[in-house]
Amino acid sequence: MNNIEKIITKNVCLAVKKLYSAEFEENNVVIQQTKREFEGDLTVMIFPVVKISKHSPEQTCEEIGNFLKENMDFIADFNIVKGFLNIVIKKSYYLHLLNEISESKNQKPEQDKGLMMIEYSSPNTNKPLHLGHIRNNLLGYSIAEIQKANGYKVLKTNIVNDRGIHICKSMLAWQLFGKGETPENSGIKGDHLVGKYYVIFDIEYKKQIKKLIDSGLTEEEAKKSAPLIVQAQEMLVKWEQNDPETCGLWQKMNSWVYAGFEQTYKKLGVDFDKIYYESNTYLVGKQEVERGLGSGIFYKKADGSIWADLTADGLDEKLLLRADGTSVYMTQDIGTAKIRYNDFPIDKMVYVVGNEQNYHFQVLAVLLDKLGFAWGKDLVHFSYGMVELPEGKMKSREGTVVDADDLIDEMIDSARQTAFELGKLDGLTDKEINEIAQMVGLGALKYFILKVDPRKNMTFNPKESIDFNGNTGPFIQYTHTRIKSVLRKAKEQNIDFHQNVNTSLEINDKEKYLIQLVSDFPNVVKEAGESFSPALIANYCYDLAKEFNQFYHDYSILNENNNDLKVFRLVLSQNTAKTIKNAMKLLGIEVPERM
RNA sequence: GGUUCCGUAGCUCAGCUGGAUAGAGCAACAGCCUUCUAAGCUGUGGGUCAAGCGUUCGAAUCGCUUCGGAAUCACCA
Repeated sequence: MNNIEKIITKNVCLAVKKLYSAEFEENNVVIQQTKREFEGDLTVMIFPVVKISKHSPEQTCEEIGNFLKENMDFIADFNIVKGFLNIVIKKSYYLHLLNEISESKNQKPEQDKGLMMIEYSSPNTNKPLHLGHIRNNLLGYSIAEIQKANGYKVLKTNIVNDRGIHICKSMLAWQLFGKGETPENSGIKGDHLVGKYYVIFDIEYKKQIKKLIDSGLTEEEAKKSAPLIVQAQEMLVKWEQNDPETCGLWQKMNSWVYAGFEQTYKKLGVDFDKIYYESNTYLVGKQEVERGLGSGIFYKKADGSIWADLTADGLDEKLLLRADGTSVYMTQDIGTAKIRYNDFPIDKMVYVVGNEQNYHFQVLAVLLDKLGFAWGKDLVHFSYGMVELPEGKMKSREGTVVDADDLIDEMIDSARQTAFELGKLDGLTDKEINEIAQMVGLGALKYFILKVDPRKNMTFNPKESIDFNGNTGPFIQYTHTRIKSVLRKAKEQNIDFHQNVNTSLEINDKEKYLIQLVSDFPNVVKEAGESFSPALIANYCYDLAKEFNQFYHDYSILNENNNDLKVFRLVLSQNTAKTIKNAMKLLGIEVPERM
């Protein structure tokens, strides 16, 4: 369609030049799809031209329309409504276009727009994936596929937040309360098991805080001095010092988590080309911060912590290294970015990360820029909205999080159940049933998530999401299946549907004739001197059908003496019936109920 | 308070490089299984596009203001 718009645009400019001896820039030409109520395929806004032509909108339309019709062979006709020039494209053009698309469908785009790295998912290793990650994963994967189709080479990447205080909390809780529980001996999926201890940490931590407050401390003091948090912080320092025992535990628990994530990603159908771990990148980040300190971009506070002053950029001061020397989120991201650009000749870096981190990425871009990386300001933060529940936000600590694994399973089960109730699974093997349930269940989930504007916060209603009616994934799958089924049956009966497509396109031209005939209808009624009745319409339509008998082979089904208009619909196909119906409406003819 | 984002039917959302009477689905109501699979189709009702001002031939769309809501401004990641 883009092609045809370009050609029309060029010709409109040409027309202005020829007709009014004036230059008209191509980007002043506005073309859009014709509204459904009007005849035509594309509409040219004529108002910008009117300024030049100095003629009335109607006259200008007429002039431009005639020019286009004479100079472009795929324009069948045009009409004018107010200042809108509606162009009717010949059906043969669409056939040509469809054939072209069909042939080029599997061809890779020729142009090479460069290498795009897309980071998405980015889980923490202290808890399982939840609904928010599902949105992230589906968006990230979709962007990757879209950009591939657009001519980019795409590298999907995942940065695993495998270090930091959060994972120490899980480790500590497991050490203190775990009693040697493992995925193997408990049967719990690895990421869920580690998540369980993260929750236990929080519960025990809160107990300690309460005790300390009762003993006279303020809340702030209690939060800082509770033994558990102190121990966790000590553990983080030990980890950064490569303490063997701490690192061993860390490796063991992380391997549980990775195995669990792998399962979830596989179920969701997403994957990665390159996985980065913050445990491998934070040191580079630290080096960069030290370098920045050395060159005077950053500064050190009295307690030894390192900061960047971004107030000149309209941002705040930002901590980059703690007083104890351990790194923060920002430190890691600086390191990760540098390593990535060293590893690959990246032309575009895209971060798919939730909008709660808009500020973080603003700061990251400025910091990288200050550190002398030319690409710093080119980083793209693909920011998306939160997923909320009807009851409000998801809060892991309050147990209102929708777990990714649970949700996926629930969707698949629900698809299976619905299909079973509708009798769609009769005669299928268990394997086939499972495959279908998986396709439909995940189709529902993916479409439900992706159909919403990424920027917007969205409400996820678990009950409504498992709905197979209306604007849903299963509906699209169903339509696709039906089309396939039609094509399959056509093949079985040796029907050449290419030939039929040609024929049906011809019919469209006939439909116009049909409209003409229908528009004569009131006169016919007058001449006949009869009152307006369904029977009369039936007879009239019978005559119409005769006109079309070369295209409508099953026209003999028409029953002359049957007043029931249903037979008419049988003959003319739904679309044609619709055309007639619309025409009658436009003409103010009462449409019989059963038509 | 600063910054950013969002506000469209009862609900969930399209439409936003300015264009004709603002569209779907859900929910409600009325129909449609002798037609290629009814996970469907057809129809009815339902709107101050948060509000106001401006820009112009024309504003849901662009600008400003106000009112709502969200995120963020952490030695969490």
